[in-house]
Amino acid sequence: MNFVEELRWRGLLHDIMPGTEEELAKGMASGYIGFDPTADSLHVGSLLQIMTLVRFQQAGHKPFALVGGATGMVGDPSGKSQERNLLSEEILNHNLNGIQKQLERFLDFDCGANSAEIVNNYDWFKSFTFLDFIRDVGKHITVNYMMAKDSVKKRLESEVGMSFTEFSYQLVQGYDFYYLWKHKNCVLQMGGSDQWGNIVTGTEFIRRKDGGQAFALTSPLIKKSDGTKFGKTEGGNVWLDPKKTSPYQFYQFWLNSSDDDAANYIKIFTFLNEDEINKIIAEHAAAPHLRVLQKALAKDITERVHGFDALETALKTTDFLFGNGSLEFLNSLDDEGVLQVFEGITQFEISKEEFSAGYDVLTLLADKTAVFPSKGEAKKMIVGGGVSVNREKVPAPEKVFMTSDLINEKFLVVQKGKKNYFLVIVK
RNA sequence: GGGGGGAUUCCAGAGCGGUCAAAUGGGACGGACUGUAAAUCCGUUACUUCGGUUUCGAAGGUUCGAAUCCUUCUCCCCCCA
Repeated sequence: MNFVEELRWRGLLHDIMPGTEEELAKGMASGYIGFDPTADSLHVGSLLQIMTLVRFQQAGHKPFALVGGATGMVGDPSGKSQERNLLSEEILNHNLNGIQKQLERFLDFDCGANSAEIVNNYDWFKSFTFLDFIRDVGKHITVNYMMAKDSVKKRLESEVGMSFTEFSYQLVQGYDFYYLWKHKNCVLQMGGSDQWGNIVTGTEFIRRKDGGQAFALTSPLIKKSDGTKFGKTEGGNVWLDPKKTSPYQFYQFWLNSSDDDAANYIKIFTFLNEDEINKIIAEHAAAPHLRVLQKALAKDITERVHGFDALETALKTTDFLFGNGSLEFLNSLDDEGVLQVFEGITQFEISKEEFSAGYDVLTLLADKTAVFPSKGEAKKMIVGGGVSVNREKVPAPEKVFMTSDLINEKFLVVQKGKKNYFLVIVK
């Protein structure tokens, strides 16, 4: 199965420029995807693009990952209803660094002719002067053409307007494509469907400037079956960086996907083939309560992103918290063991002296720890029956916890709602 | 340069002197049901030492009393030139 067919059956093909498939069929081709340095880590949303790049490489092509040191300074207006804030150079560099490291995990940089490469568009933009740019690039693309883009049109119609900086974004990105086409023989740019306009500006620029031909291909925007945004949890974005989203939380994110979503995700985010996936889906349909599908999905992705050991720990934690993990089991563990089970769970520390007199729940959860942002909120949720400590529902906001309540004379397991666990360590 | 409209609690959006911590919808969170799913139903949605305290772009003022009236300021939008 070739690259495009592969994307097609996985539901990852949104738009493709005519001739792309034929071009790729000719043999090894080079293609790229750009990554925005808006944060110092990529998130599950970018995972799709990473996977696309990996699939591209597996199909025998040469992938380029472009980190946007230059484009990040401008800000892509696509899909944004508001003008974006500019990032400082310092933050930008920090972000680029983090993203680059993550990309390195996934692609193969040492496999001969189609080894992956990471490029930073700052390298070719840093010495490009404004006058040169508007003469060499701006001259080839009309404003009429640029204004016809959806991302621009929407903003021109809206109240907030659009700065010249963001307006020029598509030219900057368009030039990236030209540069890679010219110097790296890169004939294809891929990306999310929101990038179509930017990508096409690139192919257009290549055509007008050098009479060259380049291709484009985009993947659909991932949405959940209920239409809401993919990749968010209560705590915000789901990141690939284990410091921002622990492997346990990461595993839980996938495990919690609905049946419909999971069936989609497994095609999008794993390398399992059609037969394997159909088998899992069938198995799941036969006994949905076992959640075979979600488990397979979560396991596969967590392992690829965080490694086998991290997955094991996440599974262990999950087992304890959502399986038949009893307090006796915790009691039987030594401190090391407890900490291991709770790795990846948000933890708080209180000193023993402080705790010795005991705390009422409200002080404990809203003041001494940040389980709740305020006592009022803690109280409300306790009254609503949404808080448990050591597996037991907190009966009333006046409840006091003392040293005798500690597990191993050290720990309290706090549960907010069904799925949010916290570990309080007294030492 | 001239004229007009607007800024309300996470968002949208009512309120237009007291009954307003502020309608309604959305979102979010919690509960029930379940499969750590979906759908559905219910509850909560400023802080609090539960006495109160601080909120309606900012600062002043009128009033027993203001999100609601007046003054100044900041920001946004629209129309004309």
